[in-house]
Amino acid sequence: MPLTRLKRVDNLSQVDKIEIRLEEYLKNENFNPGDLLPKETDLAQAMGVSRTAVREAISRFRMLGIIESRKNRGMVITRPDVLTNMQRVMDPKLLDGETMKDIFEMRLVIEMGIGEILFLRKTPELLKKLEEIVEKEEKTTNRIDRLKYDIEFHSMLYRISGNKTILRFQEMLMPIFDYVDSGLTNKQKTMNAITNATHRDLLDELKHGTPSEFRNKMQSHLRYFMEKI
Amino acid sequence: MPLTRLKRVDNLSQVDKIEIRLEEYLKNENFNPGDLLPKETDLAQAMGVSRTAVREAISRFRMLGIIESRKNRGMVITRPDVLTNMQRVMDPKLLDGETMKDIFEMRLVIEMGIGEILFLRKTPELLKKLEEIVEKEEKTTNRIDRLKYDIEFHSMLYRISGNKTILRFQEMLMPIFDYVDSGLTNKQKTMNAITNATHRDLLDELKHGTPSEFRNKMQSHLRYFMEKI
DNA sequence: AAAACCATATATGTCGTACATATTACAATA
DNA sequence: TATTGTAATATGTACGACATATATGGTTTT
Repeated sequence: MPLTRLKRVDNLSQVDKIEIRLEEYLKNENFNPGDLLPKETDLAQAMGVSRTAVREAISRFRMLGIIESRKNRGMVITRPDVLTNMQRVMDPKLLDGETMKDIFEMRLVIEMGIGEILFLRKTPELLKKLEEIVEKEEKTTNRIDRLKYDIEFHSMLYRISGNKTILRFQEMLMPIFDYVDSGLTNKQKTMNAITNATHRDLLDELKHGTPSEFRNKMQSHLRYFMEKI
Repeated sequence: MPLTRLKRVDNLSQVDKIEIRLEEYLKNENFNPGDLLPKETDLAQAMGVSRTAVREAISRFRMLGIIESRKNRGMVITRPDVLTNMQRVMDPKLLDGETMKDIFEMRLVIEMGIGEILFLRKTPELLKKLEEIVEKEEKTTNRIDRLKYDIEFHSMLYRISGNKTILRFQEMLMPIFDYVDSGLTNKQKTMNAITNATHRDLLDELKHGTPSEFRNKMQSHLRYFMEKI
């Protein structure tokens, strides 16, 4: 008789079950942001569990940003922020190598793909700001400053895209990017900067070129990283 | 005297403060995945608070996937999954319009940018699988099936990329994509399919073309959405 | 009458204690 | 030696009590 046939008994804790029930409840009763929830004691009574356990389950929803609670007012459904929770675990020490590599790649992919939107959203003022960054970068010889302007340039691209979520996502990925990037020697980086497309090239394409040409320039700009992965 | 100078008194709850302390503690003591934490009662005593409050703070870390706890064994630091928490709030009903639009765009950006990696990672077997999907899609006339194969095609692209995080990210974004996509009429979609690059075109580029050409084809394939945003 | 003040009710926040339960380690037994 | 029983232990659940912030309505003050 095969032992593998034995189904596992549900290993869920009380709080886990309460969490599931609550989630069902919120879905089925069609709760929307702004709606008030029943008070803790009522929820506990309705589910036949202690208030302690209910509070722990609710605290999870609070953590996700789905529920907010204030004294006397009660608890309300809120709009969660999709990125805050992700941000909290975006720590090189906590993530494994493969995930870090994946995230690093993901940033490259976004850089490669954002061109189309930049051409849709670019304005003279935004391009001027971008140009100012390029000029400052070209003037400086300080290595630290160059790195600073490098980051500023790419951040400004995301800003031009007008997509707040992508901008925040990119900022969130910075520690990972730094971590992977720090594995490269300065010599390698300098080589890369010389042989490939510069920020100035990218700016010119964005000003007078086409999305297709911009994409190719970006590929050239990021070539070193692309080969590395 | 400017009233704005008055610093806000900390509006944090006890549990919030405990959470902050714990986070500091984990950082400073250099905890790594696999390490055991002191037991709840000791933590409570050390911070001079009740075990209840400590448990609630710890429950937040559990929610994030940073801590796992088992009876008698104690609590251990674990590797969090960067996407599960994001997934939990990826619900059209909970998010606001702008965020949904941002996420929709983000998916387009990733589709546009992923070409480079596809050329790095493509193999004959993977391309064969992709071709099978295209063939099935071309054969069917059923609208539902076409949609199914459409999704399969793009999913397979992400699979070819070999990047699990991007693959999961894309799958996670599906409900949002569906939601925005459902706002388009069938007529519009059909028009788009006729005038722009097909999956077959993309496959051919991936087989025999260059990354640059692939990117242009993808732009053509997604043109309708790009114009829409 | 309007504004400032006060008292009260209420729902969440915090705490202490007790007990339940799962898991580990070790001893007992065949 | 391998299995079974048993005690120790850390987390899980529960209940009851009080603290605290906030909304409400009534009272006083101007």
